[in-house]
Formats: sequence, structure tokens, C-alpha cells
Amino acid sequence: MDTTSRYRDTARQRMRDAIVEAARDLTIARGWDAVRMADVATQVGVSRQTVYNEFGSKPALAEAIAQAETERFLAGVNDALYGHDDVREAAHAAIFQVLDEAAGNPLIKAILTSARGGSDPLLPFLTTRSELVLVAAAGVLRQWAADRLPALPDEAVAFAAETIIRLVVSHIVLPLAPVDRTAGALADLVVRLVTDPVTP
Amino acid sequence: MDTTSRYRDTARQRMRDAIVEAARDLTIARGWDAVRMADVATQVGVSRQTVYNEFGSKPALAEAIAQAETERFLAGVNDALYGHDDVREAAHAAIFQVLDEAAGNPLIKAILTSARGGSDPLLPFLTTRSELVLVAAAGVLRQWAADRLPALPDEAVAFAAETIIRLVVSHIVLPLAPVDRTAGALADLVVRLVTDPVTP
DNA sequence: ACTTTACTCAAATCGGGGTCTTGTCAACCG
DNA sequence: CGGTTGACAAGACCCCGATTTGAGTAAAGT
Repeated sequence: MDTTSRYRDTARQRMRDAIVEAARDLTIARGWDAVRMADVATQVGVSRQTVYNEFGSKPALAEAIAQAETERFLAGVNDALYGHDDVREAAHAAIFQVLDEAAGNPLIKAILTSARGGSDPLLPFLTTRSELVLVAAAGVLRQWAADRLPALPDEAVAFAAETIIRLVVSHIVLPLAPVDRTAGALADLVVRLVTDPVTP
Repeated sequence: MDTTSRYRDTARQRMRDAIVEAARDLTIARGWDAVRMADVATQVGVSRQTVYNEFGSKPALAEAIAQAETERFLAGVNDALYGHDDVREAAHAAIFQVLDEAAGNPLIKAILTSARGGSDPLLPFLTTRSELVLVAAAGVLRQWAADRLPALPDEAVAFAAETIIRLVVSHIVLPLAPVDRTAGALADLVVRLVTDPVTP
């Protein structure tokens, strides 16, 4: 029974993931309001009722999409940061990755930039999520700094993290230079923020 | 005739200014789409036809409003910068002034933040203007830096200016701390960007 | 367990009639 | 002349029923 229930759960989980993924793809393709629960079900190959059994409502499904996308995004940032020993290289990799993903993934872009007054026709409730993601991203950066730059005072880390996040979002919203150039400039700024003597 | 035409021109200019000011006030009060050309005319005390004679169309009037507001804004930044000898004080004054004005003046806020996907119901064509204003603001900062910090290389000035502008806009869009605290933190950052040794 | 079918109901969509605004013109005044 | 007034066509906008769509629920089938 243990194994059975475990199997059941993983199968169920697989189905949930498939539904979320299908809904995600449809959302990217046509926008959330044009996504029909029936379409999602058909695409996955289950019945509409099953989708309702799993997620309960359309907003709940949207929430699941947002959550999954957020986790993927934060994991990506985390991996980029920890994938390099040099501070500048780590910062560059993470910033580049975010800029690149935002350029190609409308969902991520919407999540990261919907905090503003912008009324994206996509997911109206991402406005709430946006702050959560930005706060979570700041947490990732702070954790990484605590691991790799333990000498840096918390205050300096917090300011650097917030500043870099704001600048990255700003460059997503209004890109002026190519992505790698921007990533390079911001990575340099990170180094300066992090190696600078504290304010006298 | 010289004096006559000059007088005519200043009278005309006064009327144009009055029309723009009235239209600006109405826009702030009710939003641009709710502004009727007839209301503007009545408020100034001229006929609707006169407004059309002066500006030609409603979009053209909007353009005039945006231009006037932009000039006032940039002049304010300029004055704040040149009103202090100390770099930190000058930066603080300018940043504070912009944050404060954006908080209280919806037009300025719209102009500064409409570049993004944000579909403000106010002036849809400010999207174009936004970039112009930000570029112009960068120009003001660069000129000031050239006057007050001639030793600083152009490249460093350009990066510092763009970075500060992006951060200020970011704090307008998503304010987290009180205005004076934000202004203080950004002013400190200006000092660091400006006094830092260049990248080795 | 999942599917199928059948149903309710709220909200979005559509259409059309009327109103309001813009933009233009010409006649009129000081 | 510079401004006002009144009139007017064209198009945008608004209100309001009629219709359709799609979310959500229930129950029976397999």
C-alpha cells in the first residue's frame, strides 16, 4: 500500500505537471484569457473534469503556473550564481541568465515587471506575485553573499542586492544595450558594491 | 511694428501658456480622455475655435502639455543640482526633488514611467516622450558632471547617470522606503560611483 | 479513478440607436 | 485682423437588450 500510494502520488504529480505545462504553453502562445480549460484538458489528453478535480478553478491553475515558473526562475538564478567561483563571473552569469530569460519568456517578463502600474492583459494577479518573486530573488542573492562573501556587512549586501535587482528589472523594461554588454556593466557594478570600503 | 508684433507675440504666448496650463490642470484632475476641448476653452475664457487656431488638434495640445511639463521638470532637476556645492548634497537634492515630484504629480510620473508596457489610461503617446525625457535627464546630469567633476572620465559619468536615473525611476515605480531615505541611499551611491577608482 | 454528458449561471460579446466631440467652415464683430 | 459664434459632417463613445461563451457543478457511465 505504501508503494501503491507512492506510485499513485507520483502518477498524479506527473499529471499535474503535464497540465501545468500545457496551460503554461497555451498561455505563452495565446495569452491567459484566451486559454480554455477544455483546451488544456484536450492538450494533455485528460478530461476537463480532471483538470477541475486537480486544480479546482482557473485562477488556481494560474497560481500553479506562476508558482512553477517562479521556482524554475529562482533555481536558475541560484545555479548561475553558484556555478562560478569568481564574484564577477557569478554575477555576470546570473544577470545574463535573467536578462536572457526575460527576453524570451513572456511569463517571466510579466512576473518581473508587473509590479508597476502596467496592466498586462496576461495574468492580472501576477502583480501580487511580482513582489514575492523580487523579495525571493533578494533572498537568493543574500544567501549567496552570506556563503561567498561572509565578510560583507548585512546592510551592504541588502543594498547591493536590491540595487542590482532594480537595475536588472529596469534593463528588462527598457533595454538600451545588448544583453551581454548590460550584464557586463552590472557585473562590474556588483564587484564595486561588494569590494568597496564601507561609507566612512 | 516691431513693438506691435512683439506685443502681439507675447500676448499670444500668454494665451497659449494659459491654455496649456488649463489643459494640464484638467488632465491632472480628470484624466486626459475626459478633457474636452470646450472645457479647456471655457476655463481659459476663450472660444473653442481659438484653441484650435492655436494648437490645431487635441493631440497637438497634449504634445504641448508634455513639452511644457518636461521643460519644467528638467529645469527643476538642473536647479537642484546646481544649488549645492557638495556632490552628495547636490545629488540628494536632485533625487529627492524628482521622487517628491513624481509622488505628487501624476503627469510627471506618467512621463517617467510610461516607457514600459504600462498602458496608462492617461496620455498614450507619452510612451514616446518617456525615452526623450530620460535621455534629456541624462544630458542634464552629464553636463553637471562635466562642470563639477571634470576629472571624471566620460564613460564613468555616462554609466553613473544612466544607473541613477534607472534607480530613481525604479523607486518611483516601486517605492519601498520613505522618499528621503531612498534619496539618501542613492546619493551615497552617487558618491561612490563618482569617487571610486576606475576599474583596474 | 477518470470520462462523458448534461446542466446552471455569470460574464463577455455583439449590434444598433442615440449622444457627445472633434475638427472645419463661414459669417459676424470690435 | 484676432477673436467669437453658430452650424455641421464624421466618427468616437455609450448605453442597453439579445446572444453566446465558457466556468463550474452534478450525476451517471465504464
